Formats: sequence, structure tokens, C-alpha cells
Amino acid sequence: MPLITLPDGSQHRFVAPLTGAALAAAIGPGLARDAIAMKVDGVLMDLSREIDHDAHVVFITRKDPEALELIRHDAAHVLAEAVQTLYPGTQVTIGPTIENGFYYDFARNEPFTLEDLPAIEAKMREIIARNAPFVREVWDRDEAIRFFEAKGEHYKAEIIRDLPETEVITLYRQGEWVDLCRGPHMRSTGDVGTAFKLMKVAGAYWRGDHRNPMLSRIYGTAWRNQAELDAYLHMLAEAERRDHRRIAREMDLFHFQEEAAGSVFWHANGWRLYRTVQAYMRRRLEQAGYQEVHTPQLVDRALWEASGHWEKFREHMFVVQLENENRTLALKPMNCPCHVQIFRQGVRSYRELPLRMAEFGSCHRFEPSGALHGLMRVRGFTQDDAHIFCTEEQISSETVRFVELLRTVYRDFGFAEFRVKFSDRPPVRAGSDAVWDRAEAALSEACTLAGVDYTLNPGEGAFYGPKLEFVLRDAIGRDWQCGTLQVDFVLPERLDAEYVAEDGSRRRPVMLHRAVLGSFERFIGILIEHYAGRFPLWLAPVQAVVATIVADADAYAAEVAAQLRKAGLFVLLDTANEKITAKVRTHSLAHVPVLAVVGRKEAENGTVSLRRLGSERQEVLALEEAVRRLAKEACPPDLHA
RNA sequence: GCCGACGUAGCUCAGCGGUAGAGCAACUGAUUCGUAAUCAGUAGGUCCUCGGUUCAAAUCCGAGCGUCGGCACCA
Repeated sequence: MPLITLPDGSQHRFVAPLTGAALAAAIGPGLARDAIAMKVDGVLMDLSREIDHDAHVVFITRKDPEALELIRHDAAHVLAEAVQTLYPGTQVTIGPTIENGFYYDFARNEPFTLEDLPAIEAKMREIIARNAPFVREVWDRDEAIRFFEAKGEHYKAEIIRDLPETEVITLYRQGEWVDLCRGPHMRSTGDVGTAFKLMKVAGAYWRGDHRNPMLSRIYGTAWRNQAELDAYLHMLAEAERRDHRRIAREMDLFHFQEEAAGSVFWHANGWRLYRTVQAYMRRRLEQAGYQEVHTPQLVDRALWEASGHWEKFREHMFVVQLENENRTLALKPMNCPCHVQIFRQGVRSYRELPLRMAEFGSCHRFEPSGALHGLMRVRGFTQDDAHIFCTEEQISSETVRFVELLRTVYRDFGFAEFRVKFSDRPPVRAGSDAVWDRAEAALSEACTLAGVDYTLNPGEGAFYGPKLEFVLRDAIGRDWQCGTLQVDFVLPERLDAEYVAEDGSRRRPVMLHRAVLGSFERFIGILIEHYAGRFPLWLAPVQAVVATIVADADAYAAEVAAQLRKAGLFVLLDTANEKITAKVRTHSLAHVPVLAVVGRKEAENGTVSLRRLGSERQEVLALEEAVRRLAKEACPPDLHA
């Protein structure tokens, strides 16, 4: 005699166990029509499941957030049926939901290509139109294994074998087709609806392990209604519009070419942007008590052996074998060993600690070809790197200082939000548990003092120490890990760094490896996408264009440009024989933030007409006033009075 | 590195066995114009590279390189 409590508090007693569908029908025809699943005491279930005990029941309709998961999960099943109908002999493996959609991995000799998708999607729509109910069946484990083996579904059989003995083995039927699945599902395939789309194909290793066979994955997106699907597709188009590689062409920032895969050719505009970012960082670091150094690119193998990189990082290093001398050098993949060399010059005193050594360190790492991606993943890059040599007691206060620096920098670049991930001791590690206890406590305490919350990444720390990772969120909600702070007990030991303590004894410093931006290349890529090329004035590589309407204004336009340059702006002069509409279009497409238009009127009155990128508003100002305002606006945030 | 797609003028792309094309950009000329494309003309190509098939290859096949989307990797 189950007593059912609904979200509105009402209670209903039934004389016998009943299914969710029956319960919905008992409550009302509207609910019977709209309910696609239910939560029984907080657990999401099929409507076909029987409720035989007192329970709190919440019905799920398409309006609920849970519906997305269900729709995507069921869409994955429909996809699998469609594929197996069209391509007999294809084995199914797994098909989970993901952010924005779902995928299904298939085992097939011939991988799927983009051309296969329209037919598969059409078949999916057929299956959905057929509207076959999802039927849940509980199977005996061994029988299920035999069943799938007999069908030639070896991956499914393997999945069942690996399930814990206690797990109930359930299969779901949709018409003729059946799949191993934990569930829950909606009522029938028709509940998937029509707001879905197959997006792309990709290879993916079975169980994510590169030693396993590669499966053929089909990605799809699915939503509750067409409007949501359209909005998602629109968002993708927006991300495409912001792609830093595309904007780089529009703004003439940089390029890549085959002869230097993974290394950037910075054009004048891009390099100006780079220098602006770097000059800003240099000032911030100086204010924060860092000393800047510069260390060699090419360093003998002996140092990398001593630091441990030769053993642990060899396959990522560019190695140079000298022909004339019997010597092996490597391009540095990191700056830390070189910084320790500077620390080791002379005798260091505890009075010098914390010693904050910064370098805009140009590093090279051999990245696998498939990993390269515009500015975001390159082989040659420059880190805003620094190493803080300090005592164990100073870890906490140095971390607080670092978080403050990072918060300031991110804010200045227009990132309001960031979050922190804390990676603690991994299973295999150097250093005693007591030292790890203290280091982790210091980082944790520092986060509290700095007023930042963190999420824990258990066991994800480096072997040499725990770390914090700083993830910022861009204008369209994507996350980018940029900053990092890593505690290192190992390198000072390996490279024999020491200082003289207050009591005259020799001690090992702790090293904090830290970066705010990560690499300039990647951070600039993020900036480009964050701003979609429409930079605030202080960052814009071309800050203004002075454009003439008639040739009579050429001389005055040159004067305007000269005044703006004198005030420190980077300005181009456009006296081309074009109509002003064409000039507006050209410079708008190049994302120039300020267009200073001058015609006869401005020349006569000593004014300029300012037009901001993306706005049709015009503001006519006296020249000196325009220069004053723009100069102020172009001032980097750290230099404001 | 693995799977798939792609590589044609500076850019965006068409052509898909039979003499390399368009728009924009560039250059020249005309036009002097008030806030997102003025008109006309000219020039511009080892069709990524190397091999193969063919009377004939941008086009078909193979390998390599690169790019893109994923997967793996990111100490």
C-alpha cells in the first residue's frame, strides 16, 4: 500500500504497487501526457518501473533540466540502432551523454565518414517516428554475456564481465533492437523529439587507452526543442567567428607555415600586441618584487640529466647533436634548471629569501603533431615564468602574494572570473609525508587567506610537490587553464641549491614554479577569442585610423595622426582614394577600435569625428580634446593614476 | 602518435581525366565622395611535395608534409 508524496506536499495512498505511468495517469491526463521519467526518492527512473513502497515522487517533463540527459541518452541509443540497421556487422560499445549532446563509439573495420551521417540521421528520424517503447529487462549476468557473444557483440560482453558482481544487468529494447544499458530511459523513441543533429565523426580509443583498438565515434547534439538546437548551432557559429586563427588574418597578427610547424611568425600587428602584453607583465612583476633574468636556450645534456628532465621529459625535447664537438645540447623545455644555476652563483643568505626570479623564457617542446592547434598548442613559446626560492615557512605568504598578482592581472585583461584547482599528493612521489603535509597545508591556508575557493583534484599533483591551477572563463563561457603554482622539493635537492640560514647552517630552499598567463602565445590566443578581436584600446594593435573624406583634408589628417602618435597611440593614416563608407568597412573588418574621420568641416574647425568599432554613433570633438581622451583611454590599467 | 576530412591566385572558394576560373584584395586610370563595398582596366598559379596509372592528371592511385575535427598526450 504505497503512500506517494508529490512535490506539492500532497499525499496519495494506493492499494497496490503501481508504475510511474499509472501514477501519472491517476494524477491527471496532462501529466500522463507530459511525463517522460520520474524521480523516486531522488533516483531517476523509467516511468515503467513499479513503485511498491512509500516514496517521494517527482515527475520529469521536457521542461526539466533532467530531460536533456534523458533525450541525449535515448538519442545515443537511437543512433546505435540506426547504425546497426544500416551497417550490419558493426559492433556497439558505449554511448554516453556529454556536454551539449552525446556520442556513440562503434567498432567497424571501415570508419564512418562525414558522408555517412545524413543517411544515419535520416534513419534515426525514422526510428523516432516509429515511436517504439523502451522496455526494460533484467537479465542473468552469464546469460547476458552469452547473448552478446552470440550476437558478435564482444565489446558489450566485455563490459558486462567488468561490471561488479552486485550490479543488476539490464537490457533495454526499442522495437526489434536491444542494448545493454543501465537506464533510465524515456517512454519511447518518439520522446527524443526532432531537435537533434549528427555533428562529426572521430576516432577514439576503446576505453580511452591508446594501446587499444581505435573505434569510430559519431558525435551528435540534442536539445529539448528546435529553438534550443538553433541557439546551440548559433553559439558554435559565434565560436567559429571568434577563432583566433581567423581573426589573426583579419587583423594581420601572425601566421604559421609548414617549414616551422608549431612556431609562430608574428607580424607587426601581432608583435605589437605581444609587446603590449609583455610590457604590462614586466611592470606588474617589478611591482610585485620579482627580478627579471634571462637564461640560455641551448643547454648541455649534463644539466638536463642532473635536473631529471633527460629521464622524464626526453621525448618532448629538441636535441641538438654537435658535429664538430662531441657534445649534446637541448633546447630548453623549461626554465627552472637554469634559474637554479643563477641561484647557485655565490653563497645565498636566508636574508635574500624569498628570491623571486622571473623570466620571459623562450621554451621549445616537441608536441605530437596531432596536438598542435593555432596559438593554443605550439612547439615554441614563451612563458611568463618565475621561480620563487623560499623557505617552507614562506610558501603560504608567497602563495597569497601570487594569487593577488594573478587576480589583478586577470582583472586587467578583462577576465572577471577564475577558479582554482588544488592537486594534492600523487601515489608515486618524492619527499616525506611530513613535508607533503606541510606543503599542502600551506597552499590550502594560502587559498583561505587569499579568499579563493578551490576544488580538489586528488592525487593529481606533480611527483615533486602539490600544485594550484588557475582556470579563467572567457566571454562565451569557455574555461582556460592559464596560471599555475607548483611547490617543488625535489629540484633544489637535485641541482644542489642551498642557502645559509640564520644559525649558519646550510639549508635547501623550496622552489615555487609559477606562471600567471602560462605562455604568451596561448594567452594572446585566448585574449583574441575572448574579445573576438575587439580589444580594449590599450591592447589594440592598431589603436586608431585617421581616415579622410576628401583629398583636401589630407594635410590636416596627417596633423591629426601626428598628434595622436605624439600622445603614444599607434595610429594609421588612410588617405586612399576611396569613399568614407569603404574606409569604415575596411577598418571595421580589421577590428580597429577608433576611426577618426576628417573631411573639410573637421579641417576647417580643427575637430575630428570619432567613430567606435561596432557603433554608428559619431562624436565630433576638438582635436586636443580627442587626443586627451584617447590617450587616457589607451593607458594600460596599471598606469592609471 | 592514432582515426577521419581537407590542401587550386594574398583571402574565400568553384572546377573533379582533355587549353586553370570567379568574387574580394593588389596594381593603373577615372571619380573627391560625410560614416560597413564608386566605376573601368591590368597583372597574378610548380593546382602542397614526391612517385605511379593514362595518349593525356588540379582531377584517379600510393607515400610524405601541413591544416582542421576528435582521440591519446600535456612531465
